[in-house]
Amino acid sequence: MARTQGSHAEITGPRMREAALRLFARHGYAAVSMRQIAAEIGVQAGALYLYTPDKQALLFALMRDHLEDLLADWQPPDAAPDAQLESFVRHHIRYHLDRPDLVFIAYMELRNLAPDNFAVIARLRREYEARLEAILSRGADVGVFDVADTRLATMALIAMLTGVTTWYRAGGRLYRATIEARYWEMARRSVAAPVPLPETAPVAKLGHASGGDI
Amino acid sequence: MARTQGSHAEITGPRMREAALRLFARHGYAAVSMRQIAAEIGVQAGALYLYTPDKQALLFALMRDHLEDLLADWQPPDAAPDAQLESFVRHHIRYHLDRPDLVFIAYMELRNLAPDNFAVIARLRREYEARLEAILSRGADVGVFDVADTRLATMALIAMLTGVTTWYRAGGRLYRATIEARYWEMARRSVAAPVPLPETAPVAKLGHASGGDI
DNA sequence: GGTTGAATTGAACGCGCGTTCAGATAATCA
DNA sequence: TGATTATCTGAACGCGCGTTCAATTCAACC
Repeated sequence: MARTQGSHAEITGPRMREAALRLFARHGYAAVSMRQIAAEIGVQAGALYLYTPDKQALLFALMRDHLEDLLADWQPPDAAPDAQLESFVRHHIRYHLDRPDLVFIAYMELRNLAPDNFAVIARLRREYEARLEAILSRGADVGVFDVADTRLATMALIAMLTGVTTWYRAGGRLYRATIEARYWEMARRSVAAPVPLPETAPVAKLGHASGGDI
Repeated sequence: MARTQGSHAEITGPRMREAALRLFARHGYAAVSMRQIAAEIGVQAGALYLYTPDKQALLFALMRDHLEDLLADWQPPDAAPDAQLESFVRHHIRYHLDRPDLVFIAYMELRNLAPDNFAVIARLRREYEARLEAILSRGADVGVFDVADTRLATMALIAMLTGVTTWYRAGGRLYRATIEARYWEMARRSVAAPVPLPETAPVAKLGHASGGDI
């Protein structure tokens, strides 16, 4: 027997990616075989090669698409830095809670990328980080944020926010909206400039780090 | 040829663990073979089995020893909550910068642990988290911290602090002492209660979450 | 209803895996 | 010096890996 009834290319391709995503997230890229992915969708291993040139390309496509989606899904609103930061934080939490498997592999499987693929993914990640850093940098210039080092603060905030995926479970103790609010509160306070005393005008800060290599 | 000149058990055992640690951290547990570890220390694969019953036990021992060290290395000082938090944060950063590979595998390779081993490691991790949560909880009771949810704040802080290992490179732009200070500053502000106005006495807060499952 | 072509099977390729073990070697001790 | 023992080699075991490909099946179209 070969092609089974009702099979279609438009179905097998996406199903392969879904199965690969789930299995990679659960067991890790190196620990998952093409035969396992194939079995998950009721197909022989050879059939997968109609939809991906090889296993590495399958991983790369998942990560690249995820990061491109992430970048396409959010643009800084035309607003003050603190409003921009709130938008960034809330979007980050929401987006990550929606796609735990993608987020997971996107930073767990970096070391399993071939060098060329790694370069592409690393560039996309830096692009995302740069957006947050730009917000912090502008807020520091204006005086609403007080960050001694914008690059460090960027990395600290992203790590804090992304960490939500390590403990969140759907149907757990906290509502997603609550989680979002709590993280925003912590993020805000960690970089907010102390409120100026009523009679004192805010002072613009100068000379903070501008975000070179860390 | 068999046993080569000058070889000793007291040397091969530790060297095996060092090589395994380095290789696991770089390429991942599943992607590293016993033959690679053996080659790294100039020995045949079979010889490794004098020092570990199997590959899984090698990973488990690395993770367990790391976490037990981490727990043994720090006890909360007998001090006010904010001083305890500073001690925790500074120790965490210092400890993690000193052992990047151990830290890395200790939370990247969790899924490659056999169920029994995973249970042990998870318990040790929860023990560590509980120490930070206790500090936050006490600080909230006393009124020096303002955390809406201690468990969430615990996870957020640990994620933020541990993230330092993802970008820190020895000899980089920032001194370790500077990094430590910056992270402490952000951590402190993210949970600190707003300074009370001079004429107002601090109000003890009640009813915050006490740290059940999240 | 026959032809075409996309979709899939199933077997095969060479290879490296974790682990075992009999045998070889070198240090140690009597 | 000779016997003993800790240490290691080298070969082997069965197995599953990623990938290829001729053969086969089925849907679609003429």
